[in-house]
Amino acid sequence: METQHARLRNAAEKLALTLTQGGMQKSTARVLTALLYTEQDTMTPADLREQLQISSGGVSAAVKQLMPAGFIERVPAPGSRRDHYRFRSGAWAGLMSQQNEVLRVMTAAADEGLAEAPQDSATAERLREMRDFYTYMAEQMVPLVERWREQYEARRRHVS
Amino acid sequence: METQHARLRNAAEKLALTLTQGGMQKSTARVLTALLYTEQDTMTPADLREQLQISSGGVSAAVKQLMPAGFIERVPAPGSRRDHYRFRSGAWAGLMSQQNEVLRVMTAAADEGLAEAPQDSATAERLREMRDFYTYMAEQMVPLVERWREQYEARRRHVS
DNA sequence: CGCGATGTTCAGAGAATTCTGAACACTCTG
DNA sequence: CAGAGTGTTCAGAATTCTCTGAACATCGCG
Repeated sequence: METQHARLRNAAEKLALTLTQGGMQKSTARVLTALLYTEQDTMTPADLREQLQISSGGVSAAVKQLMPAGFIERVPAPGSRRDHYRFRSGAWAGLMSQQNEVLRVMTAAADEGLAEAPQDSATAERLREMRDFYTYMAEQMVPLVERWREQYEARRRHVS
Repeated sequence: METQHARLRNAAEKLALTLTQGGMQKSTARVLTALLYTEQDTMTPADLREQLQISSGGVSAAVKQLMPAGFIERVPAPGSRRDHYRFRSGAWAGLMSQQNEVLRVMTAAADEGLAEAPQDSATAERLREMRDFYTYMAEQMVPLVERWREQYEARRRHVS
């Protein structure tokens, strides 16, 4: 029992490391995976501080990043003065949707360059490819994630 | 003329900044955008060093990252002992394809967790959603980018 | 309304990353 | 095969990022 628990913790930390390498900061990633892997219903900042051995400020900062990103949510807990957090269903799909913002920024950057470059230059040619590609991706990604959401919701309803 | 040139440089630097914020290191991003925005056919490390005011080591490191990532290519230049680099057509699509690797890693991480978690726990439920989502995305992304490549190639052939 | 419990902020310590530049290695050329 | 020209490596400097922890703010309860 203890061993399994430890192995879960381990898997959580390993995923946190992966996320870190992908650009997320360490504390934030660890808070995220702790909430993903916990067997408690919710976790309080104190729980997180104790389990992860990070400072209160660290937990606060992590939560501040994870909430607006849609990874976690604050759960009302009557009778407790502490904040209770929970990993959010649909978080991964939400993350992917936020990538669309990136696609939009890249499209905009290409457009900006195109406004300056001579129409028939090689630079303009390259920028057109860039713009067209990101435009295409943005268009395709939205319905893709939407379709996932529908499928997932449908299955959930079916199971329960 | 000088002004337009400067504005192009500006757009290049601005995109570099965006890429930096997305996790790319500064020199690498600047080399990338310099090659994207240049009106020369190719650029040598010396060109890049001069234009960007970075050290030779910096250029070397940037190239070392950009080449395997498919962003740039070395162009044979008979009669010149310098390396000649050029922004690669299809670079953005290639970048997106590399994201598939990320999707695969995330799927694997979820599977690893699932191997440890009790089948009917809330943790297992969350990990299944994660695994299913990333599996779905990986499946969908491949044909999506493939379709872009086909469309783009077709259009190119048509134009020329 | 005051107090205890909890959350947030932020200056500065510490860690990690990135860049520089000089030494070194390689490759043509005469 | 010597030497000039060019690219690469890497130790250490410089910069940037992240975390800590103590001060402060906020909230709920008696």
